[in-house]
Amino acid sequence: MQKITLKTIAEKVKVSPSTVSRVIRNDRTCYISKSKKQAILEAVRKLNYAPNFAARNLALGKSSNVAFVLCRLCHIGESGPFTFKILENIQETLRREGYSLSVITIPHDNLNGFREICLSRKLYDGIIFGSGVISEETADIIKNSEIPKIVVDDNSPFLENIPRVITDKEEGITSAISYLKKMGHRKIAFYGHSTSMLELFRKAMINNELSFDKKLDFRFSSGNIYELMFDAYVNATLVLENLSKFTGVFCANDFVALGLIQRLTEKKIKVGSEISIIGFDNIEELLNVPEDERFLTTIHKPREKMGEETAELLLKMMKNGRMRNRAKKLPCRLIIRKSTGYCKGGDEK
Amino acid sequence: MQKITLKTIAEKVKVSPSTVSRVIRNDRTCYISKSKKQAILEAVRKLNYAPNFAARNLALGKSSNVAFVLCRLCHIGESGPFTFKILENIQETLRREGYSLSVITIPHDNLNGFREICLSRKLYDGIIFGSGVISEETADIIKNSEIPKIVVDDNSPFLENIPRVITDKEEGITSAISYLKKMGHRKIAFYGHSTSMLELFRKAMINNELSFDKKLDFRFSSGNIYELMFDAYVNATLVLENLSKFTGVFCANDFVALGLIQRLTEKKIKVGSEISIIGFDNIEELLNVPEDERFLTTIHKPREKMGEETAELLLKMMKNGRMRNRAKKLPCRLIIRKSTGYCKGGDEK
DNA sequence: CTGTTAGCGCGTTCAA
DNA sequence: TTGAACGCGCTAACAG
Repeated sequence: MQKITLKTIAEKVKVSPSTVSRVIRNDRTCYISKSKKQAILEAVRKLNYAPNFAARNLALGKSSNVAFVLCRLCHIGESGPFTFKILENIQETLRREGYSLSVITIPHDNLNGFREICLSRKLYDGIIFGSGVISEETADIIKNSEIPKIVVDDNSPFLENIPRVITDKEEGITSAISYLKKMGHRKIAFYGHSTSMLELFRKAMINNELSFDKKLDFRFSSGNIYELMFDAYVNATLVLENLSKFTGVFCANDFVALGLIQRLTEKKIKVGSEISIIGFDNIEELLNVPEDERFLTTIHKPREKMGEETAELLLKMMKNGRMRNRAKKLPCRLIIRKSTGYCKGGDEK
Repeated sequence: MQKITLKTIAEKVKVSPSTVSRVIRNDRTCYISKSKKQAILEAVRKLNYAPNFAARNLALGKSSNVAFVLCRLCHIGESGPFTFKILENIQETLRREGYSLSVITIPHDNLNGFREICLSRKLYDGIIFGSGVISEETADIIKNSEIPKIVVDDNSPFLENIPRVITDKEEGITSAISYLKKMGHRKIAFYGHSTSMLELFRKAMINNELSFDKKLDFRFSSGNIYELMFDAYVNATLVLENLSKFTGVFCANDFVALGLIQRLTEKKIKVGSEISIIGFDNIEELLNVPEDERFLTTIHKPREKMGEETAELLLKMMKNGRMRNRAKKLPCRLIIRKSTGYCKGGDEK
């Protein structure tokens, strides 16, 4: 089978390869006569021509390839649909600009390999770092590389000085607490497993001038995300035993909230009226629960937007060779559903 | 910053670029004098040289890129650590041969795009199809493409005639049932959500000349893998209410088994002595549970091996242009842990 | 054992 | 508005 190249098209239409190239690339700097342009596009379609990317990249001196780096591939599985929503949008945004995305891992037992493969070689035009625990040593390698890079949805201390796209969780949680306060709630408990979320909750309570009673915080340790909902269900006794002490519960994430709600419902406690529950992540949307069946009031993290922003910032950096923004913080959005309502036995405002 | 190319090295060592190329590629067809080889490798190291892949690919007429295709990226998240174990091994095997792997999705709203991007263009040298639901239309596109391709861990009816690497689940389950039978169990229930697993269980019972009592099968519908363990815990009443009817339970997968065990343990039923439970997937290993803490007797699916085999078969096909094996079926392995034991009140053998 | 040479297919001058 | 010519960096065939 004969290879279809620019030359093939050129010969067929009786123009030069460069003219064909200009048409293919939609080159704005020089105008091509309508008739030739039509003929070329026609031939391209007919012969099913597609450019050779290796040749194009060689000529342009780039790889048209971007790396998405994680510590372990499994990590992406553990964070479930979260990371994927971001990844999908990064991929799509890059694709539109002719870049492909490779998901790779940091080989913890071979940091030199990582250095060579990802950073010094021209295998990738840019690198995106996903969330995950990275060592200080790895971070040093990353920082010292010349390649355009960006961090998404992560707050590793070691990657501090690299441009990043993150969300304003504190503001999101503060608005959630503010909403509960407006609904008459004063005593709000934290239920979950994450110390970082607990800290954000504490700040949000302070931001709302509500007292943060440590006695209302429940924690448990969970090995992985798969067991989270389950753990929340099992540990719900912690909530049940203290029901008189609060009217609202802020859960570290939606899985935790769903597990808790299940247990409360079994105990005939009406979530939404007798007690208000807020989660974090808008997991019902990610899990494709039909819109009218979604129940949980939650804080939506703009993952699509994060993906797009990340890709766009990186594209700019790859074009200009300089970083634009130190950190782009995207707002979270409170989504009010049926798991919250007016506080019946609560304090007045 | 000056670009380091073959030529740079060649000039520095005072040899020709092709000699350098031969050393870099470790070309077995021609021997290079020790002294020159040493000098070249030394210079490569010092100047931190790395080959330009675009140039290499252009010269070789290939992309050195393989696609791993899924319907949606989220799918990989939903199947959790399962697919990743395979993916990691595919990636590693391909990497050793100089190929990189791109994880891509089938854009369900743009099949022509899929056709063009993945199949007719030379963007990928080969394609690996992961598990997931694909339409007949998509399958047709795939079948009609010239590109070397392989299916892994999937049994879509539409991709029937494409080479594949799968596991022999039936044989695995049969050996599990056989083991239970040897331990004195005669009445074994199926607990789970998957009709395909139920069918395999049925066959395995028949293979072991055990009667398959439909009354012992429990099912529930689950939206996604995250809720599976939880669902299994909640639905365990189905098992509890019928305890007298069986001595062993085969669970559709390990998450289901773990949820069930949790509930049984709460009810003071001793798993392993009073009742035997077998799962499927060896999830405790995937979740990095320490070896001595693993409890569940399960059927191990050789994911590492599947990844390697898949990559190796594809590499062969890319080299020879022909498919070698229609279907490679890898054996599963029964792993006996503490959740199973002798049947105390069971029939004699 | 090693160097010379001729492409791989495309983008981009520079002329016309 | 278009074409000719060169080069991107590498591999492979051929010649020594």
